Amino acid sequence: MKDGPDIARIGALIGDPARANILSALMSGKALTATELAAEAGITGQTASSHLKKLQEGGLLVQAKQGRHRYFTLSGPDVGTTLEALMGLAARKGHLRTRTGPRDPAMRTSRVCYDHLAGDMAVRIFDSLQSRDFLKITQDKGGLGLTASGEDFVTGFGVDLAGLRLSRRPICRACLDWSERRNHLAGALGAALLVRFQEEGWLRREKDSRVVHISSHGHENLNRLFPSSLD
Amino acid sequence: MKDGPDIARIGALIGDPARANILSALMSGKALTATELAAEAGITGQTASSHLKKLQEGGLLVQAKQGRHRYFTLSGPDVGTTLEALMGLAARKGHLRTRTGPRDPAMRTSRVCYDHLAGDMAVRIFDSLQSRDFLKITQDKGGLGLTASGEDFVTGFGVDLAGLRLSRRPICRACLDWSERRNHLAGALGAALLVRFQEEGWLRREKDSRVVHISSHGHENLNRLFPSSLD
DNA sequence: AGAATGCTTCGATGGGGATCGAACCATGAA
DNA sequence: TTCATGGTTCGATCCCCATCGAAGCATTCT
Repeated sequence: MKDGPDIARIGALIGDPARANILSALMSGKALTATELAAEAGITGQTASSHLKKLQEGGLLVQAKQGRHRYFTLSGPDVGTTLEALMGLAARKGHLRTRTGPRDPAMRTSRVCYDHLAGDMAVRIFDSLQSRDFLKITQDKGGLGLTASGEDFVTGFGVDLAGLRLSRRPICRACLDWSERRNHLAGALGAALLVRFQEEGWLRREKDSRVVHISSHGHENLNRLFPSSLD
Repeated sequence: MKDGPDIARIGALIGDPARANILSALMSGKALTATELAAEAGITGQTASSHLKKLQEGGLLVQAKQGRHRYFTLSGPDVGTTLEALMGLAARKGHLRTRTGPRDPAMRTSRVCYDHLAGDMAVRIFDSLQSRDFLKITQDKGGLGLTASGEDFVTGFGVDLAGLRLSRRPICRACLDWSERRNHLAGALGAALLVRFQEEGWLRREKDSRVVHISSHGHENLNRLFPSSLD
């Protein structure tokens, strides 16, 4: 019965409301200090410190000390992906509606998933990429890769593909969207695209939240760049 | 800060060792009775009953009463997939080695992931399918689909594809393998293939465990049916 | 009918852990 | 140096919840 990795350990880590709030806040992808996270979770500094220590020991968080601040981040994209999957389970059984905040609809249309885009628009982008044969299943880890025409496309949009290959991180990853229940693009490319969108000024991130607002100007350009066969 | 679904609720559900053991046991895909699960988790029937109730209310389990028995199952394939992802996180930081049982290597080579195959061989099968262009990214939910040649292939192997389409379940799904850290095939087709392999007598499931033993005869046939470019 | 098995509910117990106040280190500013 | 700010460690408190015994339903067998 004791087969496989100890799932209860991380379950317990995520299971505490304060820690869950911390993790949710870090799903924004931003590095936050201990006091910021304490405020986010609604607890004092002391307890936050204890939680952060446990999350680190559990391998979910990493710490970067900078001056007298300590910045915390999710330890990797796979943590973000798994948390998103858990949100999928939580959203299933109506456990969402217990506290469906005013920002909830905004979250569904567009949000940040650790370091890439998620929500309605992100799913449409993913669909568009694969319907034009820019994305294909490959031998790569993660099973997803760019085709030759796809490489041309993203480089044409200003993504430094060669630079991305330098890191050990897979270029393309599928991430299951909890609101849409379909895949969107993660991985190094997903992260790079989000950066490019911001550089173009197509989207604006809401302060201290995962919510992303797409300008009307941005909508036009995204729809043009990633046409959907559903329209 | 309270954005998104309540991740802590399910985290707490998975976080208790007894419940985690119950969930792990159900990852075998078999429907188990309350007393079987109690034994599996090392607790009495009363406490098991309380845990099972909570897991049901949390939407992770479903119950089917049959006579004076109550059979429990994971409420869906997505639960299995998410648990597998959590195992991925747990396995990362060496938290496995705390109790790396004797069956652990066997688990890594081949095991059942709720209703389909996982482990080394399952990953090789996935690779083989896509390298021969039987699997492709599609518009489908989950983003994975069979090509025309792929449909011919699996029907030729005796899979009732038309029957599978009757259910609302997606045919193809990618599931991230915790031991290999690469995708293997889930979804209705993944489940159907496991059934076919068993019908052929190529594998034997270990009693009361997720472990699957592949006979030498089975190895030959699987390697022939799913040649890998890596060999 | 009575007896046995599978499972649940109730009540009481106990322990683990989340929380905060206070004191303690580290870094940067005056 | 002295003070202020960001974080951690320590100790004490307290509450939630896992656990089990005992009693109660349901179902099936004889």
